[in-house]
Amino acid sequence: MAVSIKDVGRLAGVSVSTVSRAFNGYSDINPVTKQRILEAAEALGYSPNISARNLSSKKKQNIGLVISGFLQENTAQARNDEFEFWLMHGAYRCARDLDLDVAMYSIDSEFQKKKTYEQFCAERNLSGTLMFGLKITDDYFHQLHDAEIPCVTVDTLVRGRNVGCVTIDNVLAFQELTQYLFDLGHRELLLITGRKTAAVTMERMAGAYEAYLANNFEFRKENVVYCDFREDEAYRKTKIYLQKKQKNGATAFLCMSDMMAVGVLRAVKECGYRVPEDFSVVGFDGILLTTYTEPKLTTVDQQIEQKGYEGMRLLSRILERPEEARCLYLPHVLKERQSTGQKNEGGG
Amino acid sequence: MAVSIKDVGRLAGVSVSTVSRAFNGYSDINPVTKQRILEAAEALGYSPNISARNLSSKKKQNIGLVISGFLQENTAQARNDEFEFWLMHGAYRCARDLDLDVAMYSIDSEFQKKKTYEQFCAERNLSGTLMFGLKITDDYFHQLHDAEIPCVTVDTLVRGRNVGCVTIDNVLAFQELTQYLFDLGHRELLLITGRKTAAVTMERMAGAYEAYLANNFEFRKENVVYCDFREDEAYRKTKIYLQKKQKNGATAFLCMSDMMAVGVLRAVKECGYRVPEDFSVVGFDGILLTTYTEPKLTTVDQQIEQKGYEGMRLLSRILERPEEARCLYLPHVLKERQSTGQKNEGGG
DNA sequence: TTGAAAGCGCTAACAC
DNA sequence: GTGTTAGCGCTTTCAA
Repeated sequence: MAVSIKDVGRLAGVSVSTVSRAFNGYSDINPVTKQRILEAAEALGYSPNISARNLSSKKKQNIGLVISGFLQENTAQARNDEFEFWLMHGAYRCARDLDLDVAMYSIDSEFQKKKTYEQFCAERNLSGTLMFGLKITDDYFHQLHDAEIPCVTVDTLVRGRNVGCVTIDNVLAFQELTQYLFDLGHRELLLITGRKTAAVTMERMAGAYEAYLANNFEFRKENVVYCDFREDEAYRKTKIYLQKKQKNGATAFLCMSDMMAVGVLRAVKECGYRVPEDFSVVGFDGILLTTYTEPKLTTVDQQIEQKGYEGMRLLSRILERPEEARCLYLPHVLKERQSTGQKNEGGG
Repeated sequence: MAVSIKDVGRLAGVSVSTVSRAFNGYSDINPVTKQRILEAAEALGYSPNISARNLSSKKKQNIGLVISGFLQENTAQARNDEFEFWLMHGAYRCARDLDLDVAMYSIDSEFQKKKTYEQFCAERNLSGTLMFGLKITDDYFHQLHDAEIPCVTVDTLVRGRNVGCVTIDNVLAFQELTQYLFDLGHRELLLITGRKTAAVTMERMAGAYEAYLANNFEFRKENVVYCDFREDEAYRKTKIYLQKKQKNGATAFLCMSDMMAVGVLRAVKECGYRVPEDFSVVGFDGILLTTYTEPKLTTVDQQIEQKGYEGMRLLSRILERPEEARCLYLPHVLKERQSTGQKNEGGG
């Protein structure tokens, strides 16, 4: 049993309540007594028991940074790890600026079946959460709707009294990206999608569709390749596509993530084609890796770190005043680099 | 005030202790009663108060994943982010396999001056920690020595009753890497180091030195460039070096991190030289990025994810039996790729 | 300015 | 099998 408030009181010759006062910044205490208590505590190596404190007065604000699906795929090639990393980074940076105590937890879909969102929070004494990677098929997606404990979701739109969201306008961003390829003269695009259960996948799909509509081009189903945000899958499917169609199919690859664009790049090169001379490739996210590929990838920069930061900031506001709950649409930036070019006449 | 054990007891028509029994998997309880209690709890939306539980019986094991210096540099180019990411990944994966509850915290050197290690743990109810990124100049580095709460450090060797370490044999690994360059015929190497306060920097330096010694080559101080693990700094200093020495200096760049090797690669290319024809470049870590550079980087793979996993596993063993505290040296693998080649006769 | 005492919600003896 | 009760360490009235 560690040293408690009682021990400190005994050594300082005061009662427990006086010790408590000394430790909680109350003014109605003799500075001399306070000093004596602090010294006694120091000597004993005392530090307050957080459980006891929480039990008798639930003041402390604990914030949970909850990542859903962190361990989903465990091979390096498979993941868009940078994305999650910078989200965390932004969130922790904001927490430091605002002096909030945040703890990160990894949960998966299976875990969500065992514990409800509120139970999860209660057990960890969380007063609010910032949630990444929540899928629309996840249990918490539905539970959040009428949860008491505030939550801010990143990239998953959830309605709810105490829920806020930060995201970008995926529809608009993807429409712009598609239009960018059209403007370069490309008419047949191969759309490489993310996981179907991801909300962003559907939104970006809608954006592409709108661009087709606005240009009176035909959106053909056979030009959609369903993937999973993964590099290797995009690589594999692109290779199959190229071996079959060669230069008689799409002239540009429109990817819903940078990692997939990297996979496409790899496939195109391995098939003996050049980017952007033979094919254009665009990604989405704006991860660092896109500046190290050859050629450098054209992409939409989501400013991921900022997203994490703003998510945490929004949460802290909601924690203070629940009516602050809202959806924040952050800006995105098209980064035009070297993987895109005017459609080659020789191309299909 | 949320619903408590009392409310459940009242609704189920039993006493609080019976409810407690029902929730803690005791056998001496009537299955029928138990069922009734569980239903009452369900109806009331009850979930146990973790603080109260911790207060009356300190069973729950909470593990902290503590990252020191997570927010140190906040520009994307600057960081070796992948390294931290995969360490986290491995740690959380192990936690899932072992059914441990882990929470990640970000602390920096400044924070360590405000709270001692034991205070930090006490306030968060941590029974053990896995610590990344601890510098030898950090306060916790010293406090760990005689801390009561077990800790496993990654890549920082700390002696202490309740402290374990996981790392690789940095001296040996770097000696091998240096020898590999010697074997290719390189005689003059430029050593690009990490941050001086990082323990690994000194260890790898020693490894390089041993290789020089074993070959009876002269280790010259002017062939050491002190950097900070950062891509941009390595890039900058390499560029300066090349502009001055051109091909009359080192023929190979020996980097203490992959990110720096990537920066060197960029500098070499920008100066109009080819890798590996004009210069060889090697990195260290084995991050994913090294397989996407052109040419692919030769490096020492630390198997970072595994390191995180083993760190967590060691911690869980120490938590059960403190005498398990030890230092684990994990294997490393030299990945020979395309950024290294036989020393060109034309080279300096 | 300080102390006494009543809880906060739960667990774990100990009775029955 | 179940109830009674004494804490766990702390905060917070209420008195003094």
